[in-house]
Amino acid sequence: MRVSREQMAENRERILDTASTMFRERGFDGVGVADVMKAVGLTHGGFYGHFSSKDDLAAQALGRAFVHSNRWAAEAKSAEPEAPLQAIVSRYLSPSHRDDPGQGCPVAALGCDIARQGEASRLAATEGVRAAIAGLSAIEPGATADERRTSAIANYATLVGALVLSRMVDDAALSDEILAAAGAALQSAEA
Amino acid sequence: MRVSREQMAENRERILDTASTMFRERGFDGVGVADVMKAVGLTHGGFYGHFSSKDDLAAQALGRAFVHSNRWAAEAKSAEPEAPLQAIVSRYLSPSHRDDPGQGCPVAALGCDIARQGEASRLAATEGVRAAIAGLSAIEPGATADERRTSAIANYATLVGALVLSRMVDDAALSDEILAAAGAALQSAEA
DNA sequence: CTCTTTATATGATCATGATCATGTAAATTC
DNA sequence: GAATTTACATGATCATGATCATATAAAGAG
Repeated sequence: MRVSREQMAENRERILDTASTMFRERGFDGVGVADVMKAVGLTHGGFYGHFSSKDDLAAQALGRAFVHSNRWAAEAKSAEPEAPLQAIVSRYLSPSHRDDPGQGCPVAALGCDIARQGEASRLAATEGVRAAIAGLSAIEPGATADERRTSAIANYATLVGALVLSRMVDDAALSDEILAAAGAALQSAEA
Repeated sequence: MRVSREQMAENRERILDTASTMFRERGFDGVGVADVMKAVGLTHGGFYGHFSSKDDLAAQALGRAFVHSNRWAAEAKSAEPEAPLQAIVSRYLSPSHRDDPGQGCPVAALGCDIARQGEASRLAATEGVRAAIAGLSAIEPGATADERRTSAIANYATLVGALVLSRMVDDAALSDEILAAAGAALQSAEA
């Protein structure tokens, strides 16, 4: 049965948001088109009216995840204007972020998979990473713009790597230790 | 047709090594049992004489990848005893490592996927990470063992994150920049 | 050298999942 | 309000891939 134009637009948004979360939780290959549609409350048949393929969905959902992620960083930043970097670091390396990949950083959740995805997804990810680096560079201490950019990239890498390691490991104590160690190193680097 | 006991043992080794490489290159879901067997020069039928399931293979292949990876680090270390950490960092962040995931660090190649794998793979990865941290701690400067362990973990995270980001991004210049920035940050931290 | 065992090959099976075909009812259009 | 679209549902299709069943020839036991 047909639905109104705005209902359709809303459905499309829901599909994107849902897919964005599900992909981060289960990986691109762990989620089927039908799974996403079902989670949205629709059936698989209507999918190709919204997207041309699963890859198309993946790329757009990934783009959305990056937008949310970078918005999240901006919010952390403005919530504590005196220590924006500390705010981002401590939220990024929090157990709640580790335990909720579906709402978290797409790089930590899907980074290795993205490297093997099609061009559209790679491009969306590239833009997302560029934006993240720019956002971090803006709040990084350092004399020159180059210095700030270099440490922004290095800190970004540390955040991503620590989150990946902490999620990978099957030992809660080690996982917590990894988050704490990366956090400590990033704090002390702000000398 | 039957083969000798040693031939069989060698086949098993080849399956493990091949799978270890292929999984790192294409991800767990990107490689089928039949693909691995074919790459070894066998057919899919014999697979279950060697392993109880694909998951079983994945866990064992992952364990093997970690062993090789940690051995690789030890070699880099002993190749340049005056600056072991620098040796590891520069090899880890080299373009050749980035461009050859099949022979490289399993965390960077499969980290996000491992977090969603079964218990056996998670355990193998946990042991591998523990060993890597221990290895890095041993060459990390720092007054106390705690300090050395903390910076080992943070540096490990930086290496992993930088490699993941550099592989993800669809822009050669940005990819190189990420490797270089992480390398620079890790060098200057050795003050 | 014969008998038994077994590592692999060949060929199912069975489930999952992407994509397409068709129908229908509700929204738009006129 | 009738005619026309069209978003979605239902139900194929078709390929892929894990796993199992059976056959066979070569290895190892006696």
